[in-house]
Amino acid sequence: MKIITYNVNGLRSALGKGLLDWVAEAQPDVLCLQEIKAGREPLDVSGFEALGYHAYLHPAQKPGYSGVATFSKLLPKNVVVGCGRECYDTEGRVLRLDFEDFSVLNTYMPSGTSGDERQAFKVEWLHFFRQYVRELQAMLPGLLIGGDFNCCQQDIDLHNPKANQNSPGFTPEERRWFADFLADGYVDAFRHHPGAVPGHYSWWTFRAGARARNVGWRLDHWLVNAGLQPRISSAGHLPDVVHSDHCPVFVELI
Amino acid sequence: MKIITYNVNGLRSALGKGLLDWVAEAQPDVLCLQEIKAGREPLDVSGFEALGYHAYLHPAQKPGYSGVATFSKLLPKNVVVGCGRECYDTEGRVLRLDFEDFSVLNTYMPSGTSGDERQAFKVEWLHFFRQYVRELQAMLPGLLIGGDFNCCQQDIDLHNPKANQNSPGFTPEERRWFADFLADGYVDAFRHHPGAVPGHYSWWTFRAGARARNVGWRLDHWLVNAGLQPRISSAGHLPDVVHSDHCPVFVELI
DNA sequence: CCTCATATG
DNA sequence: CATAAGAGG
Repeated sequence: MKIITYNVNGLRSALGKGLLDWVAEAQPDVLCLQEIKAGREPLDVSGFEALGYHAYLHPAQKPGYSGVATFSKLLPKNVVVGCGRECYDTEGRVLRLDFEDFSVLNTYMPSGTSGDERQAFKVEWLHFFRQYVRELQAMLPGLLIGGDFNCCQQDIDLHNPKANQNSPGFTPEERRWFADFLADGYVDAFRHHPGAVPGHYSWWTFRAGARARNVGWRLDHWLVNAGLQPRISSAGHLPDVVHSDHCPVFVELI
Repeated sequence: MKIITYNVNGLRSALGKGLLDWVAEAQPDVLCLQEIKAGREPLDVSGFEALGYHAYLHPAQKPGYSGVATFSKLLPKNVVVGCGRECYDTEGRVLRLDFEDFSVLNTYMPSGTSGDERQAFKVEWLHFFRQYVRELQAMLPGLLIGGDFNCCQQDIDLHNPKANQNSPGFTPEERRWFADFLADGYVDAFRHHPGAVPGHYSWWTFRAGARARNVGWRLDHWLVNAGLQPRISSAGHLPDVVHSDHCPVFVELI
């Protein structure tokens, strides 16, 4: 069972760059996309359906902004769109699919790079999300949380930790949040396997050839609740897949 | 003496498509551009200066909108930016260069295609402009008015006159205005020479391959005051020059 | 350095 | 069907 998260930086743009050809080849069982940037018209998901996927969308209210989508080969037994808090749900940030013995929570966490106000909004979200997941976890047999977290925890998670001590995504507050979140009973699938390998990132700025020089950040994650940990057979990045400034990040379950 | 008017639909875009190479080859003595669409930063005119032109700009206040520019090999003895009426001058629509024995008035007339309000604004402009030119004409030895008039007069001036009886640019009101303007003592240089030849247009919509099928309108003109008429040696369009949805329109004076 | 929406043509 | 600004990243 292969489950992939991918911030596509505009689904229409990614489709134009051959996203569906890659999906057909990669054959994920569940595919979680972020930043679909749906417009006023509903997105065309017929290409995914033709590949055998059920499609679930949670666009933002604002056209061209944010939004998540999950595509699944298996029919989920339940789908939950949004988290029930309006200030987040208008931005299309969470979408949950419940299967028989686990759930996949697709999430696009706010970015703080556009200023203090959005960084504050992001930190509020992080605390909300942690509490929200604590409540979910009590109700669900197993939980995989995948998406663009817009933050990371350790020096090894970004190319230049020294220069980014106070950058949004790597502030002490966010790093502590990440550790606390894991302490609630989650493993970071990539650090579980392959482990503490440096130079594995999931996002690179478009500027200055950062991706070619692998000057990146590991912002996209699979956090898997401890009970499911024995079922993780592999996890990794697909940095050669290029439809976006992010790359796909996968986890495989037995 | 070759004088050219050209709606470039964004000067930066046109420069990117090789406008300067064409200027270097065409060697106009005076070049009137419309829809320069200047941004917040001043436009870079060094390429024109390197070709020996004096540069005069009248951008709109709103970034990326409207605006005219005139480039001249001869140093004008006087330059007048705008027409003195604020509602037009904020939109960068007129720029006059006075030479020894004639003046070149570069003008970008409003478009009415975006709705009734702008069509009404355009008609007000047309009446203002006619009166404005009457006053100028009394003060100037000779006058060439060139630019994107966003209107035309006769059935021969557009590919589909029947279907456009009430389209902005060919309303009865605008056609009458054009006839009245000429009656004030101007010749339409293109109708003076080559004359009543059909299928010569200066603008084609970007849609549906209109230019390839020559489904166009003659919206760009040189109107020359009657006293200068004997000096017109030729006039014409350059439809093979493609940096814009318009083509350059020239007049040559002896 | 990208994508997207919007204004304007 | 284009250009360009602007928001957001």
